Amino acid sequence: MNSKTDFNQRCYALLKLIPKGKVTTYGEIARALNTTASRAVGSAMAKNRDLIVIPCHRVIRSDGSIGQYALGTDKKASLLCEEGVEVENGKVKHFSKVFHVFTKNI
DNA sequence: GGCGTGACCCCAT
DNA sequence: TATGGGGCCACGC
Repeated sequence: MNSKTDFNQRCYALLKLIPKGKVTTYGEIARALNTTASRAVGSAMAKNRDLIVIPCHRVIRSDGSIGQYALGTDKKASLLCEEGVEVENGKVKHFSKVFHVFTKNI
């Protein structure tokens, strides 16, 4: 049941599983999807027509950097801060602590 | 049906 | 420790 845009839907589904105050990385999502296409995940978010429905702002880079955001990195940082994630100089503090791991593989 | 792009990641220097 | 280069997959035209 691999729909053409099913890949994006899976990414969104995983994002929905992220609890408030937690974040994840593109690579982790890609691995959860059983693929190494971390870039594809970013591309999926970049197009994000479901930005309103999906909390894409909870997705950051594996380095702890916030990375990019359709509405701007500053906006993303503000959102994360509101979520309870400490952000400093465009990077997440205690990244390992707020990092959400997908135990369920798709 | 094929090419280029991208919100990245990993390795080497 | 920081910076640079290459490679990965999926999507859009």
